[in-house]
Amino acid sequence: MAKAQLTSEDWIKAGFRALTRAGPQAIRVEPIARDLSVSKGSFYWHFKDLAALKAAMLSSWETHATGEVIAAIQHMKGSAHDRLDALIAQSSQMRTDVGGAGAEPAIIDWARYDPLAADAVQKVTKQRIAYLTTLFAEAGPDAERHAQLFYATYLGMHHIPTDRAAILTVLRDKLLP
Amino acid sequence: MAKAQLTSEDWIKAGFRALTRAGPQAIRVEPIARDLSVSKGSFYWHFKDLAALKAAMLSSWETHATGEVIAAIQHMKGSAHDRLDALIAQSSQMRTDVGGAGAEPAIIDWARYDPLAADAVQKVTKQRIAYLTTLFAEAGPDAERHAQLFYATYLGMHHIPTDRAAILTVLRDKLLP
DNA sequence: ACCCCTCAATACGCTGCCGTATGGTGAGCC
DNA sequence: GGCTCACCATACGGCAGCGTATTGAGGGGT
Repeated sequence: MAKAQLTSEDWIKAGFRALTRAGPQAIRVEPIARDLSVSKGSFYWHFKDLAALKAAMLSSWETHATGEVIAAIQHMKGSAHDRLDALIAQSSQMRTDVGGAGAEPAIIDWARYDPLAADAVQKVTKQRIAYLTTLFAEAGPDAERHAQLFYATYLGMHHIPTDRAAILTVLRDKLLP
Repeated sequence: MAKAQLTSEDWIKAGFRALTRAGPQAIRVEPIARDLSVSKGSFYWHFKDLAALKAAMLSSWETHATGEVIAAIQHMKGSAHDRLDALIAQSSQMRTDVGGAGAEPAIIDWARYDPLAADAVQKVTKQRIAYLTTLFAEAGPDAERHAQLFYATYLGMHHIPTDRAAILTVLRDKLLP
C-alpha cells in the first residue's frame, strides 16, 4: 500500500488531509512528514519551502473545483433543474483528498488569513456564481441574486448538522418552481 | 484612550481581535500581549493559562450571540416578517469586539478544530434554529427545514463578496410570501 | 559493473511561543 | 511614612517547527 517513493502529489494530498483535519495553520512540514512516515528531508526535495506546497495545493484545488466539475455538468444535456440536482449530488460526496467538497469549508476559512488562498477562493467563487447565474437565467429575472443566494446556502450548509442535500433541494424548489 | 489597568474583559476583546484577524490558532498569549502593549506577565495574572482565555471567549460569545439577540427581537411586537428583517439588520452590523457578526465565521471555523468551540457552536446553532423555527411556524409547514435553510444561508453569505442583507431578504421573500 | 541521478535521513542553528518564578511599581489605607 | 495588594515586567527553561547542509541508499541507463 505504501509506495517506495513519494511524489509531489502525495505531499499535496497529505497537505489536504492536514488542512481538513486541523485547519490551514496545520499545514506544516514536520507533522505532514510524520503522517507520511518520512522525514522532512524528503519535503524539501519536492518543494522549495512551505509556501510552495501551499501554492501547489491552491492551484490544484482551483482546477479541480471549477473546470472539472463544471465541465462534467455542462456536457450532460438537461434542464437547469436537472443540472442543479447534479450539482447538489456532487456536493454531497465529500472527498477530502485533492480538495473535494469536504475540504471546502477549510479552504474558505484558509482564505480569511492567507491572501494567496483568498485569491484562489475569489476566483473560484466568481466562476461558480457565474455558472449558476447562467442556470438561473433560464428561469426568470434576478438570476445573479439567485445564484448568490444558492451559493451562500451551499457554503453555509456545511455547518448545519443535518441532511445537507435536503436543504439545497428545498431552495431549488423555491427558485425553480 | 489607553486605560491604566487592564481587565479580563480587555483580554477577551483582544482575543476576539486576534481571532477575526488571523484565525483561531492566532489566539496566543504573547502576540495578544503585544497588541495590548503589555507583557504576558499581565495575562497570567488574569488567566490561569491560554485554555482559560479561550473558554472565557467562548462563554462570552455564547451569551452575546443567543440570549441577548433573541431577547431584543423577541420583545418587539410584530409579525414574523418584521422580526426576520430585524435579524437581518442585526447581522449586518459586524461588530468584532465581543464576538459580533464579524467574528461568526472565525468562530464557526474555530469549532472545526477545537472540541470546546464545537460545543459552544453546537449550542448556539441549536438555539438559533429553534428560534427561527418558531418564526417560520407562523407561515406554514416545513418550518424547521426553512429555519435550517435560512440559517445556512446566513452562515454562507459571509463569504460572498456582495451586499449580504440583500441575499437574506430575497430568501425571506421566498419563504414568507 | 559502473555511475549518476533521484529521493530520503540526520544533524544543526534559529525563531516564536508557553508557562513559571521572581522581582518591581503605584494606589490607597492606617 | 510604611504596608498591603493588585497589577505588570523580566528572565528563564523547554518545546515545536522552519529551513539548510551534508551524507546515504537505490535504480536505471550505458
